[in-house]
Amino acid sequence: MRSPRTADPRVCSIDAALKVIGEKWALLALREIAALGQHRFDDIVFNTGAPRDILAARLKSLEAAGVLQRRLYQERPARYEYHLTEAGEQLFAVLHAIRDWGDRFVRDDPENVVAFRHSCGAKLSLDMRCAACGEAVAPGDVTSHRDVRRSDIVCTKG
Amino acid sequence: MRSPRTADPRVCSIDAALKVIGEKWALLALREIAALGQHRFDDIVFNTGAPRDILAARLKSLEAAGVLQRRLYQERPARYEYHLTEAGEQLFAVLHAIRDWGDRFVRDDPENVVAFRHSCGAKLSLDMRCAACGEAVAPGDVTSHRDVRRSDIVCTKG
DNA sequence: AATTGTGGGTTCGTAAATCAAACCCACTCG
DNA sequence: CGAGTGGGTTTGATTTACGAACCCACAATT
Repeated sequence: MRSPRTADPRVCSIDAALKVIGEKWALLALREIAALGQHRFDDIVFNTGAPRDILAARLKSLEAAGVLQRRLYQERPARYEYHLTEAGEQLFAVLHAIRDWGDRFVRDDPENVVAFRHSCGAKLSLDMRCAACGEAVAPGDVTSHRDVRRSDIVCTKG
Repeated sequence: MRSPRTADPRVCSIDAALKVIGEKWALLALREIAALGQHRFDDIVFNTGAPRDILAARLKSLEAAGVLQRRLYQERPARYEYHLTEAGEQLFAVLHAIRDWGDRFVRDDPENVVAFRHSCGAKLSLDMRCAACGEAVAPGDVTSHRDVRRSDIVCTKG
C-alpha cells in the first residue's frame, strides 16, 4: 500500500489566487478588460475565442470573486459592461508579468500583434523590486519560510 | 444569423504564455519546484494534491516547453528530479505577482502557511517598475498599442 | 526466498469541464 | 413586418480531470 502518504496540499496565496483567476479563459478575459479596453460580452468572445457559455460562467465567477463588476450602460433592454474593481485593477501586475515572460520565452511568432507601452514611451518591460528595500529581486533572493507543517520537515516518525 | 462575427482571437504573449503555464496544476507544480524546494514527483503530488496522472502529463509538457528539465539523481533504478531551466527560473516574477495579489485580495484564511522572504529580511512584496524609466507602474500607465487588426478598428464594412 | 517498501509513474472507469453550434429573448431599426 | 443587435442559455458530443488501483525496477528486511 501507498496510503500513508496520500496528499496534504499546501495552503498558500498562489493557490488561493489561482482558484479565482486560474481557470481557463479567465486571464484572457481579464486581459481584454484590463488592458485592451474591451468591456462587452461579444467583444470579449470575439477577441479571446472563448466559448460563449464558458465565458459567461467565468465573468459571473469573477464578478462573484470581486474582481469584476457589471455596469449598466443601457436600460431597456438592460445591458451591462464588465469593469474592473480595485482587486481587478491590481491584476495588471500578474498580467504583465505573464506577458513579459511570454514575450521573452515563448514568443514563437516573429511579430507580436499586441504590444504595450509605458507612459514614459518605452515598450513595457517589468523590473520587480522588493517593496521593502527597493532592490531588484532575483530568483535566488527569495526564501520560503514556512510555518511548521508535518510534511515539510523530516519527521522522526511518520 | 450571427455568423459574420465568429471569433478572431488576438495573438499576444499572454496567450502564448498561458498555453505553457496556464493549464491546471502547472503553476502549483512550478511553485513547488521554484519556490519550495520540492523536486521529486511524489513530493509535488503530496504538496499540491494534483492527481498523479495529470501531474505526470504537466511535468512532461513543461519539460517539452523548456521550462523544466529532468536531472538524474540515481541510476538503477533511474530516478529523476525536476529542475528549472532559465525560462523556468524567470517565472518567479509571475509566481510572486500571483502570490502578492492573492495575499492582498483573496487571503481568506487568517494565517498563511507559506510565506516568502526577500534576502533583505522583509516579507516579500513586489513593486513593479518600468525597466526603461524606473518609475513604478500603475494600471493606468500602460497603453496597448496594437498593430492593425480588423476587429479593433471600427471598419466601414463588416 | 519471500515479503515489504520506495520512487515514479500508467491504467482504469467515472465525473466534470469544455466545446461549437443552435437557440432564445428583449428590444430597435428600416 | 422582418432583420439586426447584444447578451446570454441550451444541447449534445468531446476532452480533461479525477481517485483508486495497478505495475515495474529495485533495495532492504525477515
